[in-house]
Amino acid sequence: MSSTTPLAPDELHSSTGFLLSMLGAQSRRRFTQALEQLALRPAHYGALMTLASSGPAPQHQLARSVGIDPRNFVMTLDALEERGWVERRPDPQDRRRHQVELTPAGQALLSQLRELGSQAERDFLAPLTQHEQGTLHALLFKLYEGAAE
Amino acid sequence: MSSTTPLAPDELHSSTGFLLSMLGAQSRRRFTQALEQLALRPAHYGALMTLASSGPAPQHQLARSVGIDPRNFVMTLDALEERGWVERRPDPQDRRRHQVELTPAGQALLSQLRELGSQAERDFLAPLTQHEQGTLHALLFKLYEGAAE
DNA sequence: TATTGTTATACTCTATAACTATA
DNA sequence: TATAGTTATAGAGTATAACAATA
Repeated sequence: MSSTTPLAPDELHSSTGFLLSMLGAQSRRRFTQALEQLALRPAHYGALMTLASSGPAPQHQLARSVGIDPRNFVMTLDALEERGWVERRPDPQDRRRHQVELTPAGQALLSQLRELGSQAERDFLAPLTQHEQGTLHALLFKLYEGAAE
Repeated sequence: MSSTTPLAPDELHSSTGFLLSMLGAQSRRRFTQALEQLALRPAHYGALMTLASSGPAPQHQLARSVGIDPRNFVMTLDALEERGWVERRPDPQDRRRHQVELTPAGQALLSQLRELGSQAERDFLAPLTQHEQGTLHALLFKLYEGAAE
């Protein structure tokens, strides 16, 4: 057996959890590389895209939707605010809260982000047919919603 | 809209790459917790299970199969060797190589590992039917094999 | 008393660079 | 010149603890 023999499916690779963990990391790595051209990280992308969908929102809600601990989300928002893409505004209803919203510059960035994200996703999912991609997304979404964490 | 409204499927959550990344991290976290009772980390588990499937193998091949950089795999193997579960033996054919193999103590550990792994996986995949779990695994496996990295 | 946002800190995983010994 | 293994180190992501302001 030569050293370049492809690894046969073994016990580890028959684990769905292992495959999820590997592919999740790989997907994230690829996406991180694609975002480098805009000097952004996945957390930045997530915050901007969530704001685009949900409109202005308090920090903790944004953080939850992006899947980041609110404590680790502070510096992410700092960076976006420094670059003029989001603004934190005091919430008159609850003065503890900061309503975060996209600036016009942030809005203008969205189309680039969408193009970049969808291209990275197309590349990554290329080994699957269109139909398989749809099935995969539906299953992952069901799992994501059903997982209590 | 109250603040406890579940997040509607938005642009970010309609991305398969995002879901993969989130679920991969979540799967890994859950599995890490389950392994704590044996004072093991996922990398240790991966190495032992791969050895169980493949038999003795050089370090770099093991590392690749587990999905870990060979440089970061050294300390993982050190820990397993210290605890008496694997042995590094010089390869007479190529004296640069170390053949890694399970010790009898390592063999004896396998059934516990399998039970722990399959239970964690059952819990994590519980939101899906058996049939859906099978479909998901097949799609992930195809993607895993097809991804060039 | 609980929640929102913040800072500081530590730990794990991953990545980069440089080295040795062998091939 | 390339490969197998090793060591040291730095970075990003994530987690814990403690705090101020407000509810």
